[in-house]
Amino acid sequence: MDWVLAIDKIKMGLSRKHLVTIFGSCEVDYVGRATSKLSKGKRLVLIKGDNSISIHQNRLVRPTNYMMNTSITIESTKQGAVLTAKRLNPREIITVMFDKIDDVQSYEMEISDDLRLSGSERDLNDILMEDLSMIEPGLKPINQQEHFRKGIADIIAEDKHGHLVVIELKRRQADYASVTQLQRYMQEVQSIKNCKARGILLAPSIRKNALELLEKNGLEFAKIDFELKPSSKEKAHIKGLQKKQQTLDKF
Amino acid sequence: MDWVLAIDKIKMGLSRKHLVTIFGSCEVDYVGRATSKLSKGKRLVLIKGDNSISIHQNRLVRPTNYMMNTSITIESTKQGAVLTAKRLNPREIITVMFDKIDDVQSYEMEISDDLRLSGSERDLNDILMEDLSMIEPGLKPINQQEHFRKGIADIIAEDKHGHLVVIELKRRQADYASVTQLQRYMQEVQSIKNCKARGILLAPSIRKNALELLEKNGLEFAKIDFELKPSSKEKAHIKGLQKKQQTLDKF
DNA sequence: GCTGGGAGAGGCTTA
DNA sequence: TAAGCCTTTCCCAGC
Repeated sequence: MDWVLAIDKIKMGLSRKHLVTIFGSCEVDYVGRATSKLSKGKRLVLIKGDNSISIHQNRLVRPTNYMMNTSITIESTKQGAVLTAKRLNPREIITVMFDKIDDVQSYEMEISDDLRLSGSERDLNDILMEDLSMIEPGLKPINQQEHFRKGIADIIAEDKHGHLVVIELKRRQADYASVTQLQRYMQEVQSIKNCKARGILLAPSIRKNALELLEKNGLEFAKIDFELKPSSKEKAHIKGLQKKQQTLDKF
Repeated sequence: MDWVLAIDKIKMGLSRKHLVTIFGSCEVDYVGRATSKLSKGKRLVLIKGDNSISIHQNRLVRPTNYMMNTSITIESTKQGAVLTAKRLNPREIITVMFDKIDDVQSYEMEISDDLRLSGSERDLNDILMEDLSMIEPGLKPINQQEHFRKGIADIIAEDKHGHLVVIELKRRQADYASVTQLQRYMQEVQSIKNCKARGILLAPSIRKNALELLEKNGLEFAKIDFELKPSSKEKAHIKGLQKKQQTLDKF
């Protein structure tokens, strides 16, 4: 592809906030929060209307290099063309040195967020808030996303004996970090409210070692099964709950 | 663009393991680890030679939907064309319903990975293993990446008094998780070797609350400064180290 | 608007 | 295959 034509088309796309794709042979340097160097090869460069850029090889979802909120320039050089994406704070720079540009496309698109309706952790949280009795009869929600000094507890509830229950919800397999997270909230709740509290980790599964740690700390695990509805108008549906440990009536 | 032509071009690209881009108007459904639905809009679909797919809007580096290791099919329908990407384990499916395809490109590219990143934690770890005296005079490395039942300690060393030192290295700001990670290793080391040990968290900075927790547990923080070399042939260079807390000669 | 704390999600690596 | 963990993150609250 002709250099002048290619560069013109890119500049035009940038100024119009189009989504621009550039396919060609290039080297890529990155200096910033880390550094990287990509030797010469064929790549796809994607530039979006919000001035984000990503450089793709022919494998993996994630780009090899990327940057948000950049200011992008492109100019011709002796060898071909060089595209530069810079930002300050943190200071970083991507340099793409093209020795050949095979193709440039410029697509007009809205720069708006796609509306995405989903069955995320937030959804599950909302559903659970409406009815905690699935976890355990008599369990009543008190607060959701309660901010403590050391983090945000997913759900605070009260059991039938009037004891505080801290619930940490995970959409995927719970691990060490999940357990220690819950522990931190427990400590803070207990010191603030000055009373003992129960802690429940709610997740589809838990790693064996994490479960050991959990139980050693007197916390409980409850398995949550939910099915996802293809139609996003409905929220996810929670299929069932199963306590690994029976409720400890130890108060 | 003509439907037959578009679909043919896509199928051809897929069979040849090209990087394929499709620009058009579509709805997107995703069911799997979460669910989501995108209403009709213009999008760019990226399919790579390793059967990964991502769907992009005109902002943000991250795609709105994506999947790895998929099996992809495309076929014409009454309304236009539908592209399906499926995988098992975890079972998930993306359905892209096109009502218009504006453009299809198919680029031949190697399916190789050639990014060299410098300044990774692995790099720093290697450099430190060669000389721990920067952290503290007389500190001698014993082992690197030592596997315990509950995790992998970055560096095990011995101080001038012959006491075991567990070092956890972070290339970015240390947080709660970093501290609890170190704590776990400490507990295990001490129970295995049946002796008291010191623990040092080594990072460019640490969050205030995390530092509190660290100190409350009798662990130490040391600040590490490193500079990144633009050329990835060289490793990152460690500029300096500074103990926040003086060495506790408490043994 | 910027900043900093907190939490999530993909992908690599080793057992 | 599973567990552990790292990362050029992202969001949200607070200033």
